[in-house]
Amino acid sequence: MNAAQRPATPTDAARDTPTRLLDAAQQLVQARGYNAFSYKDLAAEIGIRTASIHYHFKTKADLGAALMDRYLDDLDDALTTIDRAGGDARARLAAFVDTYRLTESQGMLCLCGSLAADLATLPEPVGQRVARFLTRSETWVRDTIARGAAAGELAVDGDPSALATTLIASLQGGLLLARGRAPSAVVDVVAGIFFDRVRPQTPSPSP
Amino acid sequence: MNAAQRPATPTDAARDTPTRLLDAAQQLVQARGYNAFSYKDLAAEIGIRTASIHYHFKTKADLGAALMDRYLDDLDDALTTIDRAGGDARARLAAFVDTYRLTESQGMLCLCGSLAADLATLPEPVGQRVARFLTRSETWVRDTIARGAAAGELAVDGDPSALATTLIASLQGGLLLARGRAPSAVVDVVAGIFFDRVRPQTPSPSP
DNA sequence: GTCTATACAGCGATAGAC
DNA sequence: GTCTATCGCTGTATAGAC
Repeated sequence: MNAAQRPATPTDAARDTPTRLLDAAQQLVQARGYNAFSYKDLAAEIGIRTASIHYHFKTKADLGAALMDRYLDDLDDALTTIDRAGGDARARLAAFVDTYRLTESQGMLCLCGSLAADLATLPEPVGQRVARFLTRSETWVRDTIARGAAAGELAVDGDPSALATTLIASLQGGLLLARGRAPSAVVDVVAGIFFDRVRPQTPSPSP
Repeated sequence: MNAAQRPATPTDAARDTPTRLLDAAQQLVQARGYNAFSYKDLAAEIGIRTASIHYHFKTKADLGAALMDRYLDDLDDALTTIDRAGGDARARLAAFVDTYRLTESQGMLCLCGSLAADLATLPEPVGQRVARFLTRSETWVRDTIARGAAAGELAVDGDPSALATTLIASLQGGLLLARGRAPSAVVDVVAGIFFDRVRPQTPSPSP
């Protein structure tokens, strides 16, 4: 769900300009926030002029919406890949948590978390997509917990919906706390607390 | 730890200009972020000109540092008040969680959480104070849990330090998720999950 | 598709009158 | 302590040549 995790990354020169713009913009938003990056930064990064960017993305709002559209697609791809890998519920949840580790190690926020912080100042279409990303993540975690419990794979201690909300909140908040700490320290910690409540089901000893 | 919770709030006109500036700036940062508010917004809010603001805070970096200094003092006051109120560990932790509820109901972030999102673009003195706030909060929660356990007030399920990090992360992240939801929904949820692991100690039945 | 040139609003900040 | 006036810079965005 991050640029670095996206499959099949061609060399810089091989990617087309819109893709290179989205990659650079995503990196900048995750590192600095929506209101702290400019077309000038973007232009410097990929080696064209600011006016040329407007040819690909007419306004900054359009660029922001395209960024979130791609990020939503990346989320869907990541969740589909996890579901198809065929592990049990706990392995799927662990794979989900793993997607946050690279982001933490780079001292960045989730694109969506960064934009959520700037929500009040975002163009409306961008804000809607941010909400959609959070809902979709939360729903997937909740359903994965609930299905794992129903399938007898998971001993769940608490309400799946509340656990899902808390996991997403603690991961997003964890990235906020992580900067200036040892890499992966915070994701590890909050994931540890989460997985204490979502344990592998011990097969009941046969009587 | 928010302006609205600060004791003894005089009427608007009675507060001096630096205080009114800090109040307005804090509200703007919590609602919109550090890079999305300007001296012009501030000037409009309190009815003076932007040039006059520079008399009280020479630069925006100075204003930001003063903002965090006051916020750190407010945190210390809040924690001292909680500690002096004399409740048990669980009541103290509940009082700490409560300080996040008003912020959530206003659709805002914690001042520190908002600034943490913009960390890479902050003047260094401001960033240092943000880190200090997070460390101080986490330390207090950790120590309150550990002391509660040592005093036999609390049955703690997990490592106090990990529980403290997770509580702060889930509260900060919770505020990020909360906008556009029912007030207090997210803080309630993450606090519920937390307090499941920090339970009142049941006195052991006498044998 | 990228360029130069430019428009125009916004920003933080300063000088100096009152 | 607040004002007017102004500076230099950066922001997004557009027009039109190539």
